[in-house]
Amino acid sequence: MLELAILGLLKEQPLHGYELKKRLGETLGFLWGVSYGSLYPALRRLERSGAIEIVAPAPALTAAPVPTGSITGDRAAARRLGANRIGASSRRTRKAYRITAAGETQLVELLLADDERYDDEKAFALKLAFCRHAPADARLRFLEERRDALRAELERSRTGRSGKERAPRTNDRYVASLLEHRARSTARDLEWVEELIASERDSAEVLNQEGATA
Amino acid sequence: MLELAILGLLKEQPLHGYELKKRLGETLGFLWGVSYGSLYPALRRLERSGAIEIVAPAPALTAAPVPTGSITGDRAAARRLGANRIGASSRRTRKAYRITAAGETQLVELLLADDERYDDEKAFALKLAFCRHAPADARLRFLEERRDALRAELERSRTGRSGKERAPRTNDRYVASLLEHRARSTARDLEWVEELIASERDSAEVLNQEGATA
DNA sequence: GTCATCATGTAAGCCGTTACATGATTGC
DNA sequence: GCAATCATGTAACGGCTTACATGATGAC
Repeated sequence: MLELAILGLLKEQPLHGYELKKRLGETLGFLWGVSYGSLYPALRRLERSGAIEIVAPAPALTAAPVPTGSITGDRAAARRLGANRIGASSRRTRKAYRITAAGETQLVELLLADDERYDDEKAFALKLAFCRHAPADARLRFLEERRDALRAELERSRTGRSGKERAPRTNDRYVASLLEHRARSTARDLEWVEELIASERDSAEVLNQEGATA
Repeated sequence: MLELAILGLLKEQPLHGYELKKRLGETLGFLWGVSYGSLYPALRRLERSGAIEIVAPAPALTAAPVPTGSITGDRAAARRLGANRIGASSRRTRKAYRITAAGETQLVELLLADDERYDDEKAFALKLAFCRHAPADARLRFLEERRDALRAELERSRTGRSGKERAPRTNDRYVASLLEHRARSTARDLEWVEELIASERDSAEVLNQEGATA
């Protein structure tokens, strides 16, 4: 999940770890709070696996004092880069990362993978926040899978648990209220996802028409 | 959280690990799926801390072939107990646990503790499922705390993030939809909790009147 | 006597956390 | 020169998971 978030943010623009954490905090803050202790190791893992790569610190400045195609260098390299102060950009110890082609492939895979082992709802929210980076058909499938999962869950909440057991066999009013509230929530989540799917299909149609007339 | 669930179930009746896992699965299955790998160590921890204790396997049978006040014995003891087949109850290797007075105290503490480090919503659901075991005033405070947290969250979702930043600064329609849906969900959660609080106050009133007339 | 189920446990691993350590840059 | 912030990292731990190992009991 962390890797998905990282790749999603890097898809938009190269960033270094510190900045990445800030963005994660401000745009996904309502469902995410990454710490350096997991962020930096994750960045290293992604770099080793080839999903991201280090770039020269100042991506916007086209002054390009040193083109620096691929720095595989470690900290020492970064320091050296800082030592000769040619570029207008400051901050020399930081390492900016850029997503690679392999990384973009992995991003789409992560969007479609159903993890288990991770909270369903959070995972969906996180993926949704980055699904614009996936091709339209993958996005549609992603939404439909969520819809199906919600339908199944709703069905389960109606018939009692897991097919075999009838009714949760509790007479506690708190549990009863909780169950009821959850069922309503699930129903609303389902409606929402169905709306997302509908508007997704509308967009697809528009694109198809454009393609046909072109 | 696991410990809360264990104590909550044991508050109703003594159970052994295997059965405990089944109950956890069938009554809390919609938000919980404990594995043996965490359950048994948790039971041992709780036993060592004195929150629960081992009891003779057959609690309902009053035949009482061996009164067995406090078995602190380990597996060997359990086996010996099985070796002399006096009792009508089968299944001799299993260890049934019962909650102690200290454990009941801890249960209430866990219901009121706000953990951080754990998903808010799940934690609340889990606590709600067992809050009937807490005294009425603690229960009310617990609900009010949740209400306040939801109010704060709703406020945050209206004014943009964390006070300082204005608006999540994203123009993506998926993120926008997500934000909107979450805000609606939070509002509904809040209404729900407020209803729970109201009905809690009603119950309290009834009790007070009964007390007054008595 | 063997198979399904009941029952308890250990080991390794995952995915994150907090706390700690270190250093560069900037503003004053 | 000193503090605040920017920036990167490591170590230890937490709480859970899966996979594995073991064995008793009951049904057939």
